[in-house]
Amino acid sequence: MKKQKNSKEKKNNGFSSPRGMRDLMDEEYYNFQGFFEKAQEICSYYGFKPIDTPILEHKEIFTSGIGKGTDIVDKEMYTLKTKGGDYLALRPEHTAPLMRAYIEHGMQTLPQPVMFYHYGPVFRHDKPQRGRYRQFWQFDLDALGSDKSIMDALSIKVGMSILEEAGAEKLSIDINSIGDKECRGVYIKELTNYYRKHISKLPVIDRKRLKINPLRILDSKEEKTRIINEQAPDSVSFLCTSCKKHFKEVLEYLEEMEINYNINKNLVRGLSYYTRTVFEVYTRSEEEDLSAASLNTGQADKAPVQIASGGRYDYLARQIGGKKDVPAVGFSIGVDRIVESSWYKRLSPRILKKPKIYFIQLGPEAKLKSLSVIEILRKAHIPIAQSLSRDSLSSQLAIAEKLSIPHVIILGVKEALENSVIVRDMANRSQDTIKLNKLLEYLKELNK
RNA sequence: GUGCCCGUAGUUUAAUGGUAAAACUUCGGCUUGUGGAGCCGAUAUCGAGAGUUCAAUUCUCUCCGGGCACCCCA
Repeated sequence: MKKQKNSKEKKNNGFSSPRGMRDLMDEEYYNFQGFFEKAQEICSYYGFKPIDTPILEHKEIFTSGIGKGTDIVDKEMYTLKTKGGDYLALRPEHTAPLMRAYIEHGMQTLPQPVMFYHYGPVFRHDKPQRGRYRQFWQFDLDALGSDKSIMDALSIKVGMSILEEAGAEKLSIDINSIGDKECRGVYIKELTNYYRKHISKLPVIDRKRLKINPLRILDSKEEKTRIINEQAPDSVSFLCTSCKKHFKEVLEYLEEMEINYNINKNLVRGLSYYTRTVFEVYTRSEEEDLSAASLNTGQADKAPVQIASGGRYDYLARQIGGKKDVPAVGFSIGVDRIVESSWYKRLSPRILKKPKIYFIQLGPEAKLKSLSVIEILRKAHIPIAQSLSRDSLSSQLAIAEKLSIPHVIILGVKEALENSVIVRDMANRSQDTIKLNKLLEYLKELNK
């Protein structure tokens, strides 16, 4: 262990980002930022409020919240010991920290439900692939403090709207209900019994799962298990009266909102805090699938990409140490997978303004004054582009041309001395000399 | 975590058992008060380390990183 660590440091000289973690910049950064702005706008409209929690939490928040027996906790969590001796973990998801914040700040006393949106990097020590990173971004929206089915529906609706606004096509949502403490226990017992009967045919992995988390056997990819699963008892038929009603209502809301869903009886989710409603959202892009398929195996479609998921987690509060249960439901979106998709709309952040003026300076006297002239334009909210490091007029004009900016301002030595600038129309190559104190007025006219 | 493929300038690619070629980009120089210009020049410890060899970027191994399929998930 120690040996490896040393050789690692030596070998890459520390000159690369850690595996599965990358630098976001320029276009890609804006793609993320644009998405977050749009998602926030939609959430705000529906009454969700912002919250930002620490990237590190006490480890127990996750071990007891998400639960042992889940891959996230058992294999994928980044943990560390502080100098004070506490065990912290980089958050592998947003839900448990959000619930911790709710309890810590006594939000039970606020009008319920309390609705939050929450986004930022999360960390899982998984083997990286495209669309799967060790540091990735999730956008979550959650309604805490209500067990009403309309909150499930609202969360799903808002989440789906965000995905649609981002350009997602062919969305499909798989949904299921795994019951509450009344019926879930009965169901798990029944399911366990069923698997015990067939234990001789179960693969080793699934025998292990039977001990730790039998629900997970349901979405096993093992061929043998799949066959056994066909006859397995399904959670929906074990739902108690209130859970049945709740699930039925959720589905009614979805129908009313014309959200296509597919009831997937094997859908149980990898996190053990879920109760009642669970769902996963998939999308596929046929172009990507076709090209990738023909290049590699020549086989048909790749698996559809899961871009969002969530569900209800009515008992999470108590699992992480709350005194009372807090019924809650949430929807979480994998932002990296959206931003990388061919269908992504490349939502542009609001701070990015398309420049209508290109600023050119010529000669040392002009360069000296250029920053103050630009500051005048900035304060007047006129977006410009410039390349102050350039000296030659033609190269600056060339850049303006390249960026297809309609007008340029030229500040030469002569103009600098006379407190004026030249405004040139790139389309017809006409230009006017304008006094600096008249400049804003002149530009205003131009934009009419 | 398992299996397979991959790794040459910032990018895309080339060649080779004798320390690497080109295009584009970038930067610098010359020229240049008016439209993507031109010319000159610079930039690679061939992902890292070890081994085989007189000699390795080229062969072998390990590691690092990327991709694909599992696992799992967003």
